[in-house]
Amino acid sequence: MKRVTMVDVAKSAGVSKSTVSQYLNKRFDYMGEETKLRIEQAIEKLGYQPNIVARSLKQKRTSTIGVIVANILHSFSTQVIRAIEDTCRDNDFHVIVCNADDDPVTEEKYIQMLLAKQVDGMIIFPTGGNLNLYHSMVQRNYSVVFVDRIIEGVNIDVFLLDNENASYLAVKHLAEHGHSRIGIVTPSLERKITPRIERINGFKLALNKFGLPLETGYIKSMDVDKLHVGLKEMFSLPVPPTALIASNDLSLYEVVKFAKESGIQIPSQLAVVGIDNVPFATVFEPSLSVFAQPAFEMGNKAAELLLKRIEHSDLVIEPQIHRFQPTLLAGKMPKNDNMLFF
Amino acid sequence: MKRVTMVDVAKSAGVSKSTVSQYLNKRFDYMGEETKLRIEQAIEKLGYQPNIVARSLKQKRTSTIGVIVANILHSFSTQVIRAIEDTCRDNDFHVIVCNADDDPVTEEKYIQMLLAKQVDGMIIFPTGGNLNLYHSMVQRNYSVVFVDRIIEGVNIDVFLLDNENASYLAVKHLAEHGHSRIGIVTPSLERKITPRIERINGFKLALNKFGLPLETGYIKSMDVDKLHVGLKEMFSLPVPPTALIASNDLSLYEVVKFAKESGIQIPSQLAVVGIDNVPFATVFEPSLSVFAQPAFEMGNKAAELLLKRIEHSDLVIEPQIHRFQPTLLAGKMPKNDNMLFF
DNA sequence: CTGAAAGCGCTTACAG
DNA sequence: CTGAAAGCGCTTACAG
Repeated sequence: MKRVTMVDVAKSAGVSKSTVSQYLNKRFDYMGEETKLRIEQAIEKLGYQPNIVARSLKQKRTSTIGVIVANILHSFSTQVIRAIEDTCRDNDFHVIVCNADDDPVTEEKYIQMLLAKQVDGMIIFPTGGNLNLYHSMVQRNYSVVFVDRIIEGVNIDVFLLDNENASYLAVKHLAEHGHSRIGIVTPSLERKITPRIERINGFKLALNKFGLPLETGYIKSMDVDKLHVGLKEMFSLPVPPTALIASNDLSLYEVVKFAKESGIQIPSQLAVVGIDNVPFATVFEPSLSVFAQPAFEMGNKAAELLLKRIEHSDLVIEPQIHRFQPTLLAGKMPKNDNMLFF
Repeated sequence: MKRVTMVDVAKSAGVSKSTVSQYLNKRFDYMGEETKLRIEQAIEKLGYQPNIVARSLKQKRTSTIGVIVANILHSFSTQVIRAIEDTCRDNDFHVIVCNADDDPVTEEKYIQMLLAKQVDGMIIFPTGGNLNLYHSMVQRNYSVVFVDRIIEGVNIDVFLLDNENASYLAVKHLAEHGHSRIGIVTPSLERKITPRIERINGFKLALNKFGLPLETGYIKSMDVDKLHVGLKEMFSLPVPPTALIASNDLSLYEVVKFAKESGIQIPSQLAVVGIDNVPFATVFEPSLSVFAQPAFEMGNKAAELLLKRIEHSDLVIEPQIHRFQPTLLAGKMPKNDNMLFF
């Protein structure tokens, strides 16, 4: 199966390949109607399809962007990818999706491969482990945009949740339902991942604002697969919390699993609020309240800005931090009466 | 920022670009140690990165595959993509992900774009609406593999669940828990989508096998956003079912939502079994039993076969239907005593 | 209004 | 052991 190329079309239409190229690029300014028709028919007859690889080589642009997510299995990532995909499609761009698995080495490998593939820009959920690479991209004026995580000292746009406010709203939600003993669980803070840090800070600030006590025993940050140990400790305390904030989907999962295994009823014995995108959360019992990230909006906006930077690489747009507000998806949660007992 | 090319490296190393190319492709057969070193240093010094677009044009292969899913928001799709991604990475292939949104027009557009981009092969969750295109790909001996759906008369490998058996196992599971009045809900069957058809057929066969009655009122197939109407009808019957099978994640969602809104307790008043991949399902109350598809295995196998077809396009491998068995993720489900009352 | 020519950055026989 | 040359399939000034 020999591929049909432009010369075949040119021959068949009795014109030069320059003219075919003009036709394909819709530079009709001076093209005769009859020429147009002949080319059109030749293309039709031969089933010609332009070779974008050749075009890309010549034009030095591929109309493709790369997306490197930390983990595609998070709903949030999936939704962001979906939104990016949609925006790119509307602009005739393609998307290469890569999974860094939160590993800097994998991330680096992917960035290098994407650069070698000459993608016109990238949207990255950065691991934070490749500072030199990030810097060199900035320096070369390469189009990049970050999502979800701020990397200190790297001058690149970031699209992320107003995490502190999400925590504030979560605490407020619980406080309004009569809870004063509120705990939080988050994945490990060791790697200084922005949303985790900001959510726990926001949590502390909010407790303070509401005049609620900060019990160190009510705060657990550790690798998700060890979270059940921390939860066990927390609920072995003489006075355990009556409410818990799960700082992302995986910790929420651990909380619900732990409660189920320990016979703790949600929400009657323990109120739970999650921060993250958890499909299904609101229809299940226990009704969970979830502050979701506006993933689609974030993805759209990130893609739009990236495409704008690509189109107008001359234009200087000072990178910013773009914050988004969470939305409450509330399950039903009864007022807490326990506090009457203490 | 001028990009560094092979000639720059060649000049800097004092060799010809052919030699640099040999070096990059690790054809060291006859290369002098000293030449090797000089090239290595030149690459290092200039920060040279090969341009894969140029290489692809020359080699007529891009080391990239396209994946077109029906809808990336299904967990099953996400998991399959993830598995494909992993397999491709191990083989230095890249993945372009596209969302057809179950729309044949979008699907066609994507297939054309991917072909124009010269991807070496595709993995498609086919809409079924582009028979001519599918056929032309087969005819051109282009490497394609389908997932999830069989398209009659198109000779392409398909990787999918043993859907009939999944239904059989679901019925069995319910029958063993004492249920005899079992219903099923599925998305619309209008478009003859394989898993839906097979799951409902399997359901009917299984009922028969277990000597259970087939109540037409217990079967609802309609667009997911109208399923609550069907459910209302079903539960207004004089004798409603005691158990329900949801044939995919979205219908499961509708069932749980409906039960919650109608005050029907799961699982005490209604046992529910889902067929599909629903993260979180088993830790929530109501405990749902779910027969999940081995998405990772399916994705891996599909990718492996596609890559094999790409590498050995001369080799004739007769396309097959590859079936996979579901896995039960069981929540707790009490024995049904209601049947004693009828 | 259309064509000849150069060139994008590689790879690959082939010659020496 | 290494280099000169042709070519992958396009686009784009430029000439006419």
